[in-house]
Amino acid sequence: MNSLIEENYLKALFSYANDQGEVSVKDLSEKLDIKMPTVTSMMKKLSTKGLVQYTSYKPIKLTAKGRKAAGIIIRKHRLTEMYLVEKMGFGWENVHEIAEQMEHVKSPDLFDRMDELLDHPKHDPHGSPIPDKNGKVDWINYPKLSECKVGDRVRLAAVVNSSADFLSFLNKRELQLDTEMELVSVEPFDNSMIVSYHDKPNETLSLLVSEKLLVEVISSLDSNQQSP
Amino acid sequence: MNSLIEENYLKALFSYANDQGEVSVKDLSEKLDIKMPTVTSMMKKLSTKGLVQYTSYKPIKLTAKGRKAAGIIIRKHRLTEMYLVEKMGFGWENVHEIAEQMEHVKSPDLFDRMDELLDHPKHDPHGSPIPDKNGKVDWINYPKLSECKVGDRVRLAAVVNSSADFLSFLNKRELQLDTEMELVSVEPFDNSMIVSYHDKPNETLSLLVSEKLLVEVISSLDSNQQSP
DNA sequence: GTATATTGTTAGACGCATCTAACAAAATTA
DNA sequence: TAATTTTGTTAGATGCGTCTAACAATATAC
Repeated sequence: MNSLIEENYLKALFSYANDQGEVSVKDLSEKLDIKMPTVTSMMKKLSTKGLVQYTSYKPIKLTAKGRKAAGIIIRKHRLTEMYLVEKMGFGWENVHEIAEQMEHVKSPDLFDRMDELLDHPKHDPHGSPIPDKNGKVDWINYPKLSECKVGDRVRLAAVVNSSADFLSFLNKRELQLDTEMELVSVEPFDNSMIVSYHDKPNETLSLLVSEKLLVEVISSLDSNQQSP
Repeated sequence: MNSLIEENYLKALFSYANDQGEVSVKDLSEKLDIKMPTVTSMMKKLSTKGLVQYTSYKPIKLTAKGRKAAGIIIRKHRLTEMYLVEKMGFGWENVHEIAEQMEHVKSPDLFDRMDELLDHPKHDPHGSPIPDKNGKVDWINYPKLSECKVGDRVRLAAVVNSSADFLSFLNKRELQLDTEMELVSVEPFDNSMIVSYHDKPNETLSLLVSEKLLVEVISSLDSNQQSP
């Protein structure tokens, strides 16, 4: 099997891939906080193992095998997060660190059991989709709240950032997954948004926040989306 | 904190200590399947860290600090085993391997939560005591079934071996923790025992098995235990 | 109490994942 | 397109945990 270290590279390659499925050495290096030469040499190793497609000076891509391996790790991470929230009473802001460790546990049975006890959840507590047992994930491309228009009625579908700080911020504002909001107005100066939800008629969300909230648009004021 | 590797040394030192709390380099080496020179050098390292008391050519002993660290690891292991059995429906024969990995997870909260959800269990699914949050364990010194006398009525309190093979063997014979048995007879030739329990009037247990079963004696035929 | 066997240590090497320093290729800017 | 910046690679070193080979101390046997 792959070592913990290799698994972290695979996960990063999976998570930070662009639309072509590619990641640069520099990006990987920064995300993992590992210097570039180290990344280069690890890419050679993973390439030998058939997990990545690597050619000098070209961006890195996971092979089908590597994508599957990475998907399974992410499946374990997200199932764990869901289990911790749903079955053990943890808050969504406190599960990432634990899942980060549990994702490396080698026991298909453990995670299958979580999946079963959770009734085969489709997404984790942060709205991210849970890959299937083959590591395959079908991604719904939700827009960011920041891209929505005044008058849009939306449902909070996922958050882009799972840091405890950010999630605690949302907790304080009583913003949960599935909360329905209406975009009241946008401040042109700083692109902050005023939204209404629950019993809150006008909460202000900075651009930094609205960019991290992925939403499903339920209804829109103007039905024509694009017209020049 | 201590690395996974250090943790495994600490656990072994804790588990294989004799009545003086000592372990030889040779024993550690064999239990961990690591060559003696490697053990020696690791002992120097752990000694520097104040976790073991080590002098050349002398047996090794955990310090109070080391004992606490080891106890906490074992606490995590045993809580996990109990959680897997009680809350996730695993059989007692399938939890050791998983707990072996989970015991290294750094998250006091996770194990505190298990402890709470399990209502502060005193022992794991194999009857081994669960150390408290300070790593302290109070050990009840149960006798082996093999040391009991004909006519003794006993309760299965713990098993000494947690291998899947052994536990599956007990499953097949419907022997669980807390099963009450009566020692019917002992075969002088091979010291195998015939015991009765549940609806089984005479099950044969080899010496190899009866040595691995720790029991609480409920009643004995002759009340005088020792008389020359 | 010496000889032998067992146990433990020292010395030196190795693989892995990491680093820094120096260099090379590719991309960007002028 | 030439100069410069950015990105990536090569070479060589380091720390960790491991090993084997050789030697040393302790325990056991005779």
